Amino acid sequence: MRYSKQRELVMQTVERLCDHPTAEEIYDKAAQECPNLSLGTVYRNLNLLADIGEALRIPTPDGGDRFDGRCEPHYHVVCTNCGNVFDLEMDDSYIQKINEDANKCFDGIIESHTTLFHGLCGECAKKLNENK
Amino acid sequence: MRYSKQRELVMQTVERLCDHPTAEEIYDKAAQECPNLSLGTVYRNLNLLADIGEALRIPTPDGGDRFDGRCEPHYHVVCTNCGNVFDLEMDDSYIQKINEDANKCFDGIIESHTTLFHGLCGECAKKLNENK
DNA sequence: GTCTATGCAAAGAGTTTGCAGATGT
DNA sequence: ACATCTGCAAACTCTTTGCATAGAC
Repeated sequence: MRYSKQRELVMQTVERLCDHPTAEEIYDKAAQECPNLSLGTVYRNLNLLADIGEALRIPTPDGGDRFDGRCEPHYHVVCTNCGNVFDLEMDDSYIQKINEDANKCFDGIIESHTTLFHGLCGECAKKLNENK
Repeated sequence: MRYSKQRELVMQTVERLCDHPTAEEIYDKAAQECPNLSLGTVYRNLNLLADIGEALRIPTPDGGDRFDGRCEPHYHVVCTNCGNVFDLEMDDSYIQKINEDANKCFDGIIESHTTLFHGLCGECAKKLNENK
């Protein structure tokens, strides 16, 4: 793999935006620094980074995938009210244990899992509570 | 909500196909019984059934969503080799406990979660082992 | 009779891809 | 020099939508 200014920029942008941006949001942000950047290049590099484990892809139920510069396994919560995605800090051993438990119930080999929690983020929970 | 032959058919088809079909696969199967059925109607009804909890939507990393007629919470495994999706039988209390644990780590309210395990199904694991 | 659901086809979102030219090594 | 990466635009996949008509109540 050869160095490219664009890939470097995409990587930095994913790491800098901590709110699990979509490909489009990454493109918008990165294009500010490299105006002739193209969306295709962003997609190509996001796929590349996800493949080599330098970024995490988060498939969401409504529309586009989101990306995360934190690449060690961790969980996410999607707020059913505002649609934003948040990190959920849970112990690494907890995550590992679920893989082990799952393996016991499955005829095959389980290597990993991705979990998306659904609920209300702190802010929306507060807001909805006030409006009652 | 008004009765329709098409919705009835879509519902039966999702229940009958136990291999987590895509909307297209449901359409193909159902169209055998109702030849002028349209794909748009299948999508409309799948969304409806998922909304009222009569079917489960499974977002997958590669392309289209899949659907499941079993609507109580349960987990799935996607085989990284053949791409098929399998049910994973784990205790209901286990699934509930994860929601509770997650709630302790999150500033907000977690109501549910969807988990997709990644690995090799029994058949692919066997096949790949033989080829070594 | 009224209101909802359908079929059809067109449009939409998100993503990938082919190609000619630019860039890294 | 050569291979890889880019920008651009077209194509592609999956899904939704507008509209006239058919069907449920």
